[in-house]
Amino acid sequence: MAELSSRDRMIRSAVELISRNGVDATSFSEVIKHSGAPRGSIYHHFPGGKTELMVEAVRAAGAIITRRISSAAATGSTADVIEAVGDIWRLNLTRSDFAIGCPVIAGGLARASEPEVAEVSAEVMLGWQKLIESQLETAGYPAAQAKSMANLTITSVEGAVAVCQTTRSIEPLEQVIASLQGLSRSEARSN
Amino acid sequence: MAELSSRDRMIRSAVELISRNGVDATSFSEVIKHSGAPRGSIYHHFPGGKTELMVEAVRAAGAIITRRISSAAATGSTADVIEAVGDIWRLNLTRSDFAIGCPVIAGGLARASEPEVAEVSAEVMLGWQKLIESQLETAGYPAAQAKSMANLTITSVEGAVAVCQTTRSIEPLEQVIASLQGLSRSEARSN
DNA sequence: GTCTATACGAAGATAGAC
DNA sequence: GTCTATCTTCGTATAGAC
Repeated sequence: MAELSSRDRMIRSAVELISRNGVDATSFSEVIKHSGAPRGSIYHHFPGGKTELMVEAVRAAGAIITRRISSAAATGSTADVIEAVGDIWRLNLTRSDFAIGCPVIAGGLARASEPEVAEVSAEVMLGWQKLIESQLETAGYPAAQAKSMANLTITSVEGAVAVCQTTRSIEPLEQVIASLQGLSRSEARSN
Repeated sequence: MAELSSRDRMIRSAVELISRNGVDATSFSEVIKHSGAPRGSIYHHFPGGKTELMVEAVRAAGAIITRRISSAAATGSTADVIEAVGDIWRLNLTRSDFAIGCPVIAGGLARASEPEVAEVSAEVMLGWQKLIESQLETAGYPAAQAKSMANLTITSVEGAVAVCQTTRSIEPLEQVIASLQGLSRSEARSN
């Protein structure tokens, strides 16, 4: 197991802090403290300043989730994809006492102060949409239904994560996963 | 039409700024500038400081939305409730070039820095859940389905608003509204 | 109710030594 | 690659005059 570079440790910490507190509320000082990286090398590693660090963090976080969805889509059924996204957020929420949310949405909501970060979030999300859409089409959904179901999956799960954080309950997510599972079964039957 | 008091103008501006930039990124100075309210009276009107202003803003914003849902639920069908929440966010998103999101979710996501505000957001959301649940039960849904469908409505719409802001497209919301409408029709048939 | 002045801390960013 | 020092701006909050 190779040691992570200072740069990578900073990105990793930024991902966690963004997931917890959002982009605007994540400062260099906190990233330094959390990562244990040296103060003096911030602008050496990230000449673009905070924006560059945040962009890298959202890109890295998005890639991890994309990979999870992708491997579930490759080997499994629609139910496996839904279960995979459910697992990601169930774990993050319960392990963090509902403090950790989706860093990609956090990036998207920071458009006013960090438009470049929001743009990365948009790209990542469109990637998720296409990925799930393809899986559904492979599973036999007509194009229009695949699009609609992929959209409902992404929006309801993202919304559920935020509602879980707000109400400090895992129920909204569990119910959404159950609804999506049920829906995927009945839509599969009707085609 | 009575003039709004300084206090009310500050709350009204805070609602808009929270909806655009989130709780953490909304400062007193911006609220003052936006509302035109006098600088010197902030702590006269809000002895509890920023926290008190934010609490009042989320409470006020939540009440407005609750009223809209409530009147749609009282006079109409399930389809009307879904259409009502769709109308609220379609208008806010398109009129603001996707800058305005849900202030109640914004409050909920600020739990780390403003726990009292998040608590108000949680109460407001539980109110929405109960409200929509009751409407669905009145429309003939069994309790479990009503709960599940109300949850899917809230989470998917909240998620759609955030995804629309991120991708700068109204499509995610339109698709969600269409999905929910379709779902309410088919579930109504199956009961 | 509203004003000014002020205290204090934290933020992002840059310069220059090592 | 990493350090310290410093600049500037902005945030919340308080005190005391009017």
